[in-house]
Amino acid sequence: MTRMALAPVAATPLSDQVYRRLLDAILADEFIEGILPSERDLATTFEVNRHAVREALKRLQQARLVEVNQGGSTRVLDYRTEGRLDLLADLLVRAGHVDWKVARSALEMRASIGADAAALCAKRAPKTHKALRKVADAMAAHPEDLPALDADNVVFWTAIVEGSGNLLYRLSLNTLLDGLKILAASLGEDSVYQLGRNEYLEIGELRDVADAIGAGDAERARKAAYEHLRRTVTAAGG
Amino acid sequence: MTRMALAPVAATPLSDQVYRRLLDAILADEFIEGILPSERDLATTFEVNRHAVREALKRLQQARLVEVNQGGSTRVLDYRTEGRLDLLADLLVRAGHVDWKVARSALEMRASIGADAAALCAKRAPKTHKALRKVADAMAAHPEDLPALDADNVVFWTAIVEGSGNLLYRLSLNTLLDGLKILAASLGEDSVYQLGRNEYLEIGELRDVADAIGAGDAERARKAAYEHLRRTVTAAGG
DNA sequence: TGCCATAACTGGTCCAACCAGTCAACCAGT
DNA sequence: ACTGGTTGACTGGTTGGACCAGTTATGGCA
Repeated sequence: MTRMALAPVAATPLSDQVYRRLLDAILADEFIEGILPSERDLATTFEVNRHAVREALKRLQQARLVEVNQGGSTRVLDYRTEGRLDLLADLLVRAGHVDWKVARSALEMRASIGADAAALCAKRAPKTHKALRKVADAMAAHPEDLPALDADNVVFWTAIVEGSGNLLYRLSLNTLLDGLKILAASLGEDSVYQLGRNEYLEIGELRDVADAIGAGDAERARKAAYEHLRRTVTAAGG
Repeated sequence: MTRMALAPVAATPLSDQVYRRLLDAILADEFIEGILPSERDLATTFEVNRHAVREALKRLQQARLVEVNQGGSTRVLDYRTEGRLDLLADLLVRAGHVDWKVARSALEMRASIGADAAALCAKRAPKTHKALRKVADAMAAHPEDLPALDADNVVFWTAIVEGSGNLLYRLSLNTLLDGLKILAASLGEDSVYQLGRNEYLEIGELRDVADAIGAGDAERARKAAYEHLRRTVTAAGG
């Protein structure tokens, strides 16, 4: 059994390709007056069956990017007012370019939620302390191995979010981690590691967070977590 | 033309109904080993065409609730680790009952993000101050009109989030407001108004937030916003 | 000029195939 | 007894064409 670093061959379903094309066109504001062509027209232009178009439109509908009316026409919605957080994945990288304004927004949100999660964790699950210290110690043991630091860092904050007992923070974390993955796919993993480097290396701050949680000191945990997480916001030009 | 207070008769598309049924079944963990029946089986049990099932599955796929494999079977994913924030709308009310743990999570998140948004708004758009004061004054003018207070309150915080310049906060706000709407539909609007009553009536605190933003004092704005928003968390049993 | 029936759109649903993967059972060969 | 390949019965993916059900523009009648 060899460890192959190759990505699996795509074989993307047609409806997914149509979804992508429509998504890009929507975000690029390519539809006059925000009105999409009819399903039949889209099917002919994309040279696929109408069902494939319909499945793609269902996904766009689910993402609140379009509004479909029977009899009437399908309209593009304003994602600023109608879109949901999940759009992060689609907004972060467009046309191969990273939107750093969006990336910075994500980092700011990470800091805000991470800090509050740390405070809640201190209040509700101070016992998380032991696991957190263990991860911090592991990170201190390999300060040069950026990929490992990155992975451990995810474990660290996931534990805090779990300890916060806030399901929405957990789901937000999923969304943010998803964004990170997309960023890595676009910039290359090394670039992302470098971005977080200043943060990763401050393992003493992680220990402070862990200790404050262990002591049940919510406000200290919040402050320590916030200042630590803000490092990468600053690194990204915040 | 009479003004009818009735909700429009649904005429819900079949695929949407199938989506709902499958969603409920998934969240209730009704599939043995998390494996869904084949599309053809689902079509016969729901007595709809297979395409309707496929469109519903596309939406579930978009929501990261299921994983579809050609040739293989369709599996339920663990929403705690795979789900995105948009699940709030589906998790908040299940089987007609409000999940207060989820609702409290949403209120906590609102407080955390609202506070950070206020801080960023103070830093980046202190001029928002004028509009904020205007809304606060309007609220002070009709302290008994809860629906109007609620609407103005949304305007107030939307302005702050816009002023923060953080797109993700805007999208999170959309998600949270969506949850509020669902809560209102389940409990009745009056109950939701009562829940926020303690917060709405502290208009002096809103003015403090507005003034701190006008002064460009990020930390004061953050603190004032957080304490104000925490009122409803406490009211919901936080 | 103003109204309203209707024709020509739109999306929603269905059927009946067939293509393309997956997986388990079976059956050689070693 | 184990390996490897063949086969067939599943799974999802795609297609074309038909029809139903709403919306909207049109054009002729009052």
